[in-house]
Amino acid sequence: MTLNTLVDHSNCEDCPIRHRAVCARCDADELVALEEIKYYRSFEAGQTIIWSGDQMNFVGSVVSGIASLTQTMEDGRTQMVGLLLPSDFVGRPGRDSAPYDVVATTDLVMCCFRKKPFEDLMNRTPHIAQRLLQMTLDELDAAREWMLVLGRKTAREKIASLLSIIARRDASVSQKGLSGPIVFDLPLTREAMADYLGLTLETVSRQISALKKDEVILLEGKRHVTVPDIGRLMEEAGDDADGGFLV
Amino acid sequence: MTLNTLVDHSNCEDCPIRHRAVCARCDADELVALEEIKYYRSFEAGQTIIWSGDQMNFVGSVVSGIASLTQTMEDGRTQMVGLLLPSDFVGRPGRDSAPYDVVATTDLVMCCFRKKPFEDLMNRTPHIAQRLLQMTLDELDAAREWMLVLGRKTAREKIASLLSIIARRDASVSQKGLSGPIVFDLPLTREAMADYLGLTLETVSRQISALKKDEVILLEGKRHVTVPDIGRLMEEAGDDADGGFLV
DNA sequence: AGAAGACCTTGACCGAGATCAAGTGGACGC
DNA sequence: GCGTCCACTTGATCTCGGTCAAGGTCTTCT
Repeated sequence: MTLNTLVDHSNCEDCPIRHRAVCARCDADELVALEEIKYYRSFEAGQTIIWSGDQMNFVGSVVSGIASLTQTMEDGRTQMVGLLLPSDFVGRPGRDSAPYDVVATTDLVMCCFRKKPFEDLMNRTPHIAQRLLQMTLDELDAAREWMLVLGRKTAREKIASLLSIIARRDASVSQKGLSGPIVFDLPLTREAMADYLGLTLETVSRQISALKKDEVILLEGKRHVTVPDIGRLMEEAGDDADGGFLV
Repeated sequence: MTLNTLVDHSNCEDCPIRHRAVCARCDADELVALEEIKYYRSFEAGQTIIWSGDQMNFVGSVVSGIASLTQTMEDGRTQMVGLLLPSDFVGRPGRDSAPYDVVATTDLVMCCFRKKPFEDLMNRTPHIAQRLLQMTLDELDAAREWMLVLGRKTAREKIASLLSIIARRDASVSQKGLSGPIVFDLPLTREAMADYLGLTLETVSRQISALKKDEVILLEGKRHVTVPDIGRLMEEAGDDADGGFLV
């Protein structure tokens, strides 16, 4: 079932990421130009979308699903360096080999553009370049936020940080607000979480069990999480309930 | 001596960072426009340039010296999330409060622009926006490279990574190439290195002593470093002498 | 239904790096 | 010349998280 999931959102106006993706600021004309060069691709969970070092001949936006950016050392140690959610941009205008692996964490649909035509269009369309700059600056903030997590937080705080980010994003998507309990499914395996947090999967498992025992979270099965009090979770994360980033 | 170090590079053409900073792609006309709104500011080592959370009313480029971006948790744990070298850009068009402290690590000169006029100029001048996008993407790569260091490397590898980055940058500035020995002065205290690497200053000290004992580096005093073989150092860093990033 | 294979949990032990503490060496002011 | 301060070094000990190992649970395939 490699390609049979192909969706045809041929109409950008109805696109679920219309107002958040790289095209967010485009007007009707610009959208038409993008529409002419776009195409959709689907990937299965686990599939590698781009290999580190490869020639990248396309760029694009995540429409649905989750992808991860991963760096690997020769001896196999790996670190996830980014989590791509719907509307996030993949690829890099002006560079042609990829600096890290891009892997589909769940089944995934992307809205792609061949690189050259996209670059040309971007040079003619300030709205695209502006939006891309904005998105890149946001990603840079998120990456730096994550450096604090990796460099200075304890294992428990790391787990709480990750859960809190996912919980808040979910609350923002489902428009539920942060007052009541938040319920969601973990989109990552324990191993993927470990790779993201700079931990081992055993430590991830232990800390999740500990947070559950302390009733900071409730677990149903291995993936279904309820956060009764997001403030409490954020305290555990070491982010004193101020802000941080709503991805 | 707060302001008496004021330099007057009133002429952009002679500016040492002319070809690397945000203005790199500007033509003569655009340079004139920038020249009209720019001004220089000097900072002493240790001085905080921008406090996290503050209103930022200017942006600018580092002309000389080194600054660091730092995040701090309520209990005092701190993590450096960026190192700003000459030509690097400070500030964020389109956002008005700073997400982290910016501190002068050494004496520092910046070429500043008030934020509003700069944003206006940027909207009229694609060359500036393009260059800024490029620089931001490079910073994002560097941040992600650093996430691998923070998340997965041992203390020894972390130190070697930092030394290797500084050594290679120095070699590239002084045009010496990577074949012979590289000599430089550490621009950071042991504590600043610890904050950058997610370690304690004691561990930094111990690992530097260890690298010295193993003759990966030579030390004269506490700051003056000679790297006899950069390849060896990069092996110690876990970056098998391929590439990584030349900042 | 039973086997196989992901994915996850839990336990026992160990070690890298943190923490606590004492000491060194050079720069600077008096 | 001498005390003081700061950056750094070195040692002793402790602890968090890694490593190794055994089992559990759920899904899928036969």
